[in-house]
Amino acid sequence: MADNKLQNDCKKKLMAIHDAMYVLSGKWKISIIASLCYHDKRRFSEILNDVSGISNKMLSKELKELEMNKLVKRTVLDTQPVTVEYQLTPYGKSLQTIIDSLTDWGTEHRKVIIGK
Amino acid sequence: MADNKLQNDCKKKLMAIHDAMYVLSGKWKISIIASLCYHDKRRFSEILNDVSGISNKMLSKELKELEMNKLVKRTVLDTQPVTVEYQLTPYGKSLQTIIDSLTDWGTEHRKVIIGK
DNA sequence: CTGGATCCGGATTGATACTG
DNA sequence: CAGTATCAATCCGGATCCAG
Repeated sequence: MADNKLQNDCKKKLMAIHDAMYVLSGKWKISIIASLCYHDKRRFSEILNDVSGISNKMLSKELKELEMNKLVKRTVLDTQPVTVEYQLTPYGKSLQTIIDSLTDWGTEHRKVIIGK
Repeated sequence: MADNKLQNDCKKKLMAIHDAMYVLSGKWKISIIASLCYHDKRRFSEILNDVSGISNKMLSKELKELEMNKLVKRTVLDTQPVTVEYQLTPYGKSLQTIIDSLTDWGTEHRKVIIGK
């Protein structure tokens, strides 16, 4: 019985991971969200600089997907030339914990790599 | 000055994210790690079941990469027929925090989706 | 039978050029 | 500046094949 309950917990957790990975799927999504996590408002070209290695095509595509999933809000400013601002929605901000733990791990991980 | 410091912090954090994403890159890696996080020892075919949607080809490939990055340990058991066990290394276990926060978020996220 | 490699077609991505 | 368009490279899924 207890075994069964434990197994069910595992399954539920793995399903939760699956759900989370669904919206976060895509090579760059987490990095994009991190950029917006640490900058509040960010323009297209700024994110392009933040996320090292990404191409404008992929940035455009993944931002669009994040917008569809209501994690990111896109605002066109009426300037000349046009500027566009991206920011996390409140819902998107709920990912902050994940980003923080990734940042912490990455910082440690870097030490390990460099230590070699 | 203070502005400069803040900017540097952001850059460092984004670099940390970049480093973390490097080892976690690949469509399935996080789900695989989650499976091993919640099961301690797990066989190839069991992980195949845990990670819904993955093909044996990709599982094989990504496990190999995780092994190369020292996150996962592979053990061949001398049984008939051969069975292979995978488990997280202590280093791999340091990802637990990340997996947990993803699980928590995924659980909430699921509620939001179903609520619609 | 289990763990995994191989081959192929279709989908995703990268590099670069181009547009409003 | 903020994206599209295009073509090449690469990655991925499915089926199949193979060794122990």
